[in-house]
Amino acid sequence: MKRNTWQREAVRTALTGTEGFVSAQVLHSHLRDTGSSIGLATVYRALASLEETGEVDALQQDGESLYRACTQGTHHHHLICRNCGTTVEISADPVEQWARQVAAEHGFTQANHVVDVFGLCAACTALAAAGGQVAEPGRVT
Amino acid sequence: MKRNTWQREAVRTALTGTEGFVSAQVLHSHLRDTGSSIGLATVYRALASLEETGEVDALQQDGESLYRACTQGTHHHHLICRNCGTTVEISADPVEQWARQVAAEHGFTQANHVVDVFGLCAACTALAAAGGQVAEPGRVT
DNA sequence: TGCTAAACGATAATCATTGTCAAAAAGGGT
DNA sequence: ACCCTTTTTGACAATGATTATCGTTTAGCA
Ligand SMILES: [Zn+2]
Ligand SMILES: [Zn+2]
Ligand SMILES: [Zn+2]
Ligand SMILES: [Zn+2]
Repeated sequence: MKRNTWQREAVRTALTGTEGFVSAQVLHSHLRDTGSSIGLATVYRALASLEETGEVDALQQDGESLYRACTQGTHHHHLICRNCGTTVEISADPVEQWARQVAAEHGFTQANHVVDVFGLCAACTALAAAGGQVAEPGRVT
Repeated sequence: MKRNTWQREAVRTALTGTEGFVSAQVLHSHLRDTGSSIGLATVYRALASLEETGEVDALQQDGESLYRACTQGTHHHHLICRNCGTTVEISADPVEQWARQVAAEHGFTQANHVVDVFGLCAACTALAAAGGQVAEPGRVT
């Protein structure tokens, strides 16, 4: 059976206390900085496990996995500031339907989808307008 | 200025002759198998360059970048068989609008989006039904 | 045909992630 | 509380994709 360790709980808590998406490495650093002695491999394992149970959401950016403890228990997507990481959870029923339909139309089954919107949040937009340095837009896929 | 080398052309050609998305490594193998002496680093460079110019599309799966020479010159998305790689290019105006609106509603600017649909194509669905082994559905993001 | 900056290619380096395995500890039963 | 079995941990090695290096090659041009 699955056991409850303080390590798993520490990861859960650390993630809940983080606004945006974070990498395993960064989360591990935060944990260490706050005095935890948790190992890096354990953070990876905990995140993978929490993702499986659906407790946390994951996405890939620049070839690395980022995790976030979302408040919505149901399926949803994300609007993410590519500069500061601020994340908004968004429902997208029209997109859900569209995805289902497009797959069906072409005879595809067991369809799932990856849908994320990246941009500059209001704050970072203002910052950029004031001459601040912000991340470049990535490629649209 | 940007130069035209047979290496870049070889990558372009190899990619055009490939139906689905392929990794740099796999493309390099194909090229070598067909007698080319092109180097791996060069394949990576050519793909990155071709992606910049918009000649090829890229997406990330399982932490690796996959590339494809798409026929549509305009912005579009993909329906991809997670088992055999068969890819269908799809226009998604409703999704484009939705993405724009959702970003605007939350004060986000310079928005772009990642939208991909994965599934099992008709052929692979039949194969699976016949007891064949196919890839598992990944996590939905 | 020469020049020069861009492109190559072999290989070393990087970096996130996973595998290994002995030691630690959670859970359940006594 | 104690013991036993099995899971989980953590330090570290290994992997695998991608990038950096750097001396050599070559495209584009006068
Ligand atoms: Zn921001
Ligand atoms: Zn969805
Ligand atoms: Zn298929
Ligand atoms: Zn689009």
